[in-house]
Amino acid sequence: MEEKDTCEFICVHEDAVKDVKSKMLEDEFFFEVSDNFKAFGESTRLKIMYALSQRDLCVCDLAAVLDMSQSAISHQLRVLRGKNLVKFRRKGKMVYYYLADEHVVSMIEFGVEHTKEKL
Amino acid sequence: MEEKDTCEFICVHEDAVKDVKSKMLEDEFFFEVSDNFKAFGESTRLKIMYALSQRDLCVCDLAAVLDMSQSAISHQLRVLRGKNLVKFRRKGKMVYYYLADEHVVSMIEFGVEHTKEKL
DNA sequence: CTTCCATATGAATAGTTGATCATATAATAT
DNA sequence: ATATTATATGATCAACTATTCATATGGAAG
Repeated sequence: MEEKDTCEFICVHEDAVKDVKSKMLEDEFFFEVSDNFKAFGESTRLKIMYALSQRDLCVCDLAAVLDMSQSAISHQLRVLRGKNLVKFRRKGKMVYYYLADEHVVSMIEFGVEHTKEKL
Repeated sequence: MEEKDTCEFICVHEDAVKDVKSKMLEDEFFFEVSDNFKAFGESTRLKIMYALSQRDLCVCDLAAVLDMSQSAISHQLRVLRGKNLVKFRRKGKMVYYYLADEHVVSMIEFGVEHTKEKL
Protein backbone atom coordinates (compact mmCIF):
# COMPACT_ATOMS: atom_id res chain seq x y z
CA MET A 1 0.00 0.00 0.00
CA GLU A 2 1.26 3.37 -0.97
CA GLU A 3 1.60 6.26 1.33
CA LYS A 4 2.80 9.70 0.41
CA ASP A 5 4.73 11.39 3.13
CA THR A 6 4.10 14.59 1.22
CA CYS A 7 0.79 15.43 2.79
CA GLU A 8 -0.59 17.23 -0.25
CA PHE A 9 -2.40 16.06 -3.39
CA ILE A 10 -5.82 16.56 -1.96
CA CYS A 11 -7.20 17.85 -5.21
CA VAL A 12 -5.94 15.08 -7.44
CA HIS A 13 -8.35 13.74 -10.05
CA GLU A 14 -7.54 10.08 -9.80
CA ASP A 15 -8.94 9.06 -13.15
CA ALA A 16 -7.13 11.76 -15.08
CA VAL A 17 -3.87 11.11 -13.30
CA LYS A 18 -4.10 7.38 -13.76
CA ASP A 19 -4.92 7.83 -17.42
CA VAL A 20 -2.02 10.14 -18.16
CA LYS A 21 0.38 8.22 -15.95
CA SER A 22 -0.28 5.10 -17.98
CA LYS A 23 0.60 6.99 -21.13
CA MET A 24 3.85 8.40 -19.83
CA LEU A 25 7.06 6.97 -21.22
CA GLU A 26 10.03 5.63 -19.32
CA ASP A 27 11.75 8.17 -17.15
CA GLU A 28 15.03 7.16 -18.70
CA PHE A 29 13.64 7.81 -22.15
CA PHE A 30 12.38 11.27 -21.26
CA PHE A 31 15.82 11.98 -19.98
CA GLU A 32 17.40 10.96 -23.25
CA VAL A 33 15.01 13.00 -25.33
CA SER A 34 15.49 16.11 -23.25
CA ASP A 35 19.21 15.53 -23.28
CA ASN A 36 19.10 15.53 -27.04
CA PHE A 37 17.08 18.75 -27.12
CA LYS A 38 19.53 20.25 -24.68
CA ALA A 39 22.32 19.96 -27.22
CA PHE A 40 20.37 22.27 -29.50
CA GLY A 41 19.31 24.47 -26.61
CA GLU A 42 22.49 26.49 -26.43
CA SER A 43 23.24 29.06 -29.09
CA THR A 44 26.93 28.31 -29.49
CA ARG A 45 26.28 24.64 -30.11
CA LEU A 46 23.35 25.44 -32.36
CA LYS A 47 25.51 27.80 -34.40
CA ILE A 48 28.25 25.22 -34.68
CA MET A 49 25.81 22.65 -35.99
CA TYR A 50 24.19 25.14 -38.30
CA ALA A 51 27.57 26.09 -39.71
CA LEU A 52 28.44 22.43 -40.19
CA SER A 53 25.15 21.93 -41.99
CA GLN A 54 26.48 24.30 -44.65
CA ARG A 55 29.78 22.48 -45.08
CA ASP A 56 32.42 20.57 -43.16
CA LEU A 57 34.77 22.82 -41.26
CA CYS A 58 37.93 22.52 -39.22
CA VAL A 59 38.00 23.80 -35.66
CA CYS A 60 39.84 26.96 -36.57
CA ASP A 61 37.33 27.85 -39.26
CA LEU A 62 34.48 27.27 -36.87
CA ALA A 63 36.14 29.59 -34.40
CA ALA A 64 36.45 32.21 -37.13
CA VAL A 65 32.86 31.81 -38.29
CA LEU A 66 31.47 32.12 -34.77
CA ASP A 67 34.09 34.64 -33.73
CA MET A 68 34.93 32.69 -30.63
CA SER A 69 38.05 31.16 -29.11
CA GLN A 70 39.33 27.85 -30.39
CA SER A 71 39.12 26.48 -26.88
CA ALA A 72 35.48 27.34 -26.46
CA ILE A 73 34.67 25.71 -29.78
CA SER A 74 36.67 22.60 -28.97
CA HIS A 75 34.89 22.20 -25.67
CA GLN A 76 31.49 22.41 -27.33
CA LEU A 77 32.56 20.05 -30.08
CA ARG A 78 33.46 17.60 -27.38
CA VAL A 79 29.95 17.85 -25.99
CA LEU A 80 28.47 17.33 -29.45
CA ARG A 81 30.75 14.36 -30.07
CA GLY A 82 29.65 12.88 -26.77
CA LYS A 83 26.05 13.02 -27.97
CA ASN A 84 26.93 11.61 -31.37
CA LEU A 85 25.77 14.72 -33.15
CA VAL A 86 29.03 15.42 -34.95
CA LYS A 87 31.87 13.30 -36.25
CA PHE A 88 35.31 14.25 -37.46
CA ARG A 89 38.16 13.21 -39.68
CA ARG A 90 41.77 14.25 -39.48
CA LYS A 91 43.55 15.91 -42.33
CA GLY A 92 47.12 16.58 -41.34
CA LYS A 93 47.20 18.74 -38.30
CA MET A 94 43.64 19.77 -38.81
CA VAL A 95 40.45 18.09 -37.75
CA TYR A 96 37.39 18.48 -39.92
CA TYR A 97 34.05 18.18 -38.23
CA TYR A 98 30.78 17.28 -39.87
CA LEU A 99 27.24 16.47 -38.78
CA ALA A 100 26.76 12.88 -37.69
CA ASP A 101 23.55 12.24 -39.64
CA GLU A 102 20.47 13.70 -41.25
CA HIS A 103 18.68 13.82 -37.93
CA VAL A 104 20.79 16.76 -36.91
CA VAL A 105 19.96 18.70 -40.03
CA SER A 106 16.25 18.08 -39.76
CA MET A 107 16.24 18.95 -36.10
CA ILE A 108 17.82 22.30 -36.84
CA GLU A 109 15.44 22.95 -39.71
CA PHE A 110 12.51 21.99 -37.55
CA GLY A 111 13.55 24.38 -34.81
CA VAL A 112 14.22 27.17 -37.26
CA GLU A 113 10.89 26.76 -39.04
CA HIS A 114 8.85 26.59 -35.88
CA THR A 115 10.57 29.62 -34.43
CA LYS A 116 9.95 31.60 -37.61
CA GLU A 117 6.28 30.77 -37.50
CA LYS A 118 6.03 31.96 -33.94
CA LEU A 119 7.17 35.47 -34.82
CA MET B 1 40.31 47.28 -42.23
CA GLU B 2 39.81 44.53 -39.74
CA GLU B 3 42.26 43.50 -37.14
CA LYS B 4 41.79 40.71 -34.66
CA ASP B 5 43.38 41.39 -31.34
CA THR B 6 43.15 37.69 -30.74
CA CYS B 7 46.42 36.72 -32.34
CA GLU B 8 45.24 33.31 -33.51
CA PHE B 9 43.34 32.10 -36.58
CA ILE B 10 46.43 31.37 -38.57
CA CYS B 11 44.91 28.30 -40.12
CA VAL B 12 41.68 29.86 -41.28
CA HIS B 13 40.46 28.98 -44.75
CA GLU B 14 39.20 32.35 -45.81
CA ASP B 15 36.93 31.15 -48.59
CA ALA B 16 35.23 28.53 -46.48
CA VAL B 17 34.76 30.90 -43.59
CA LYS B 18 33.43 33.67 -45.78
CA ASP B 19 31.05 31.26 -47.45
CA VAL B 20 29.62 29.87 -44.26
CA LYS B 21 29.57 33.22 -42.52
CA SER B 22 27.39 34.61 -45.28
CA LYS B 23 24.95 31.79 -44.73
CA MET B 24 24.68 32.20 -41.00
CA LEU B 25 21.48 33.63 -39.60
CA GLU B 26 21.07 36.55 -37.23
CA ASP B 27 22.63 36.02 -33.85
CA GLU B 28 19.40 37.07 -32.27
CA PHE B 29 17.53 34.44 -34.23
CA PHE B 30 19.92 31.66 -33.24
CA PHE B 31 19.36 32.72 -29.69
CA GLU B 32 15.61 32.43 -30.05
CA VAL B 33 15.78 29.03 -31.67
CA SER B 34 18.11 27.65 -29.04
CA ASP B 35 15.97 29.21 -26.35
CA ASN B 36 13.02 27.34 -27.71
CA PHE B 37 14.93 24.07 -27.78
CA LYS B 38 16.07 24.74 -24.25
CA ALA B 39 12.51 24.55 -23.01
CA PHE B 40 12.36 20.96 -24.23
CA GLY B 41 15.87 20.26 -23.01
CA GLU B 42 14.96 19.64 -19.42
CA SER B 43 13.22 16.43 -18.47
CA THR B 44 10.76 17.93 -16.00
CA ARG B 45 9.50 20.45 -18.54
CA LEU B 46 9.45 17.83 -21.25
CA LYS B 47 7.41 15.50 -19.07
CA ILE B 48 4.99 18.28 -18.22
CA MET B 49 4.45 19.05 -21.89
CA TYR B 50 4.18 15.39 -22.78
CA ALA B 51 1.57 14.89 -20.06
CA LEU B 52 -0.35 17.91 -21.33
CA SER B 53 -0.22 16.49 -24.83
CA GLN B 54 -2.35 13.63 -23.51
CA ARG B 55 -4.94 15.85 -21.90
CA ASP B 56 -5.36 19.13 -20.07
CA LEU B 57 -4.41 18.88 -16.42
CA CYS B 58 -4.50 21.04 -13.34
CA VAL B 59 -1.32 21.77 -11.44
CA CYS B 60 -2.05 19.27 -8.73
CA ASP B 61 -2.65 16.50 -11.23
CA LEU B 62 0.58 17.31 -12.98
CA ALA B 63 2.39 17.10 -9.67
CA ALA B 64 0.82 13.71 -9.08
CA VAL B 65 1.64 12.42 -12.54
CA LEU B 66 5.28 13.49 -12.32
CA ASP B 67 5.49 12.69 -8.61
CA MET B 68 6.95 16.07 -7.83
CA SER B 69 6.09 18.96 -5.55
CA GLN B 70 3.41 21.43 -6.56
CA SER B 71 5.91 24.23 -6.21
CA ALA B 72 8.42 22.68 -8.58
CA ILE B 73 5.70 22.15 -11.15
CA SER B 74 4.38 25.67 -10.79
CA HIS B 75 7.83 27.13 -11.29
CA GLN B 76 8.35 25.16 -14.47
CA LEU B 77 4.89 26.04 -15.72
CA ARG B 78 5.84 29.64 -15.26
CA VAL B 79 8.86 29.11 -17.48
CA LEU B 80 6.72 27.40 -20.10
CA ARG B 81 4.16 30.18 -19.95
CA GLY B 82 6.94 32.70 -20.43
CA LYS B 83 7.89 30.97 -23.66
CA ASN B 84 4.29 30.71 -24.80
CA LEU B 85 4.40 26.94 -24.81
CA VAL B 86 1.47 26.42 -22.48
CA LYS B 87 -1.70 28.32 -21.69
CA PHE B 88 -4.18 27.95 -18.89
CA ARG B 89 -7.76 28.53 -17.87
CA ARG B 90 -9.17 28.82 -14.40
CA LYS B 91 -11.89 26.56 -13.14
CA GLY B 92 -12.79 27.56 -9.63
CA LYS B 93 -9.75 27.27 -7.44
CA MET B 94 -7.98 25.14 -9.96
CA VAL B 95 -5.97 26.13 -12.98
CA TYR B 96 -5.98 23.86 -15.98
CA TYR B 97 -2.96 23.98 -18.23
CA TYR B 98 -2.82 22.97 -21.87
CA LEU B 99 -0.36 23.17 -24.72
CA ALA B 100 -0.30 26.51 -26.49
CA ASP B 101 -0.37 25.15 -30.04
CA GLU B 102 0.37 22.26 -32.35
CA HIS B 103 4.00 23.28 -32.59
CA VAL B 104 4.58 21.97 -29.11
CA VAL B 105 3.08 18.60 -29.89
CA SER B 106 5.04 18.17 -33.08
CA MET B 107 8.25 19.25 -31.43
CA ILE B 108 7.81 16.59 -28.76
CA GLU B 109 6.93 13.95 -31.34
CA PHE B 110 9.90 14.96 -33.42
CA GLY B 111 12.27 14.63 -30.49
CA VAL B 112 10.78 11.33 -29.40
CA GLU B 113 10.96 9.83 -32.88
CA HIS B 114 14.51 10.92 -33.51
CA THR B 115 15.66 9.64 -30.18
CA LYS B 116 14.01 6.28 -30.79
CA GLU B 117 15.76 5.93 -34.10
CA LYS B 118 19.10 6.65 -32.51
CA LEU B 119 18.83 3.66 -30.16
C1' DC C 1 -15.40 38.36 6.86
C1' DT C 2 -12.94 34.10 7.77
C1' DT C 3 -11.34 29.67 6.55
C1' DC C 4 -9.79 26.42 3.39
C1' DC C 5 -7.63 24.92 -0.55
C1' DA C 6 -5.22 25.36 -5.18
C1' DT C 7 -1.79 27.80 -7.10
C1' DA C 8 1.91 31.32 -7.45
C1' DT C 9 6.08 33.25 -6.17
C1' DG C 10 10.28 35.17 -3.66
C1' DA C 11 14.47 33.73 -1.42
C1' DA C 12 17.95 30.56 -0.61
C1' DT C 13 20.70 26.75 -2.09
C1' DA C 14 22.95 23.20 -4.59
C1' DG C 15 24.14 21.56 -8.90
C1' DT C 16 25.20 22.43 -13.65
C1' DT C 17 27.55 24.58 -17.34
C1' DG C 18 29.97 27.74 -20.69
C1' DA C 19 34.00 30.46 -21.28
C1' DT C 20 38.85 31.39 -20.22
C1' DC C 21 43.53 30.33 -19.20
C1' DA C 22 47.20 27.41 -19.13
C1' DT C 23 48.92 23.40 -20.72
C1' DA C 24 49.08 18.94 -23.15
C1' DT C 25 48.86 16.18 -27.32
C1' DA C 26 49.47 15.18 -32.08
C1' DA C 27 50.95 15.88 -36.68
C1' DT C 28 54.14 18.13 -39.83
C1' DA C 29 58.26 20.37 -41.19
C1' DT C 30 63.03 21.63 -40.51
C1' DA D 1 65.57 15.56 -32.30
C1' DT D 2 63.23 20.40 -32.11
C1' DA D 3 60.04 23.80 -33.51
C1' DT D 4 55.65 25.02 -35.12
C1' DT D 5 50.87 24.68 -35.62
C1' DA D 6 46.10 22.71 -34.83
C1' DT D 7 43.43 20.78 -31.59
C1' DA D 8 42.17 18.83 -27.01
C1' DT D 9 41.59 19.14 -22.26
C1' DG D 10 41.95 19.99 -17.11
C1' DA D 11 41.13 23.56 -13.77
C1' DT D 12 38.89 27.57 -12.39
C1' DC D 13 35.32 30.89 -12.18
C1' DA D 14 31.09 33.16 -13.09
C1' DA D 15 26.55 32.73 -14.55
C1' DC D 16 22.54 30.18 -14.71
C1' DT D 17 18.93 27.03 -13.11
C1' DA D 18 15.99 23.52 -10.77
C1' DT D 19 14.32 22.46 -6.50
C1' DT D 20 12.87 23.39 -1.74
C1' DC D 21 10.91 26.08 1.85
C1' DA D 22 8.16 29.58 3.41
C1' DT D 23 4.77 32.60 2.31
C1' DA D 24 1.46 35.12 -0.54
C1' DT D 25 -2.56 35.33 -3.54
C1' DG D 26 -7.07 34.31 -5.05
C1' DG D 27 -11.32 31.83 -5.45
C1' DA D 28 -15.06 29.16 -3.03
C1' DA D 29 -17.61 27.90 0.86
C1' DG D 30 -19.32 28.53 5.38
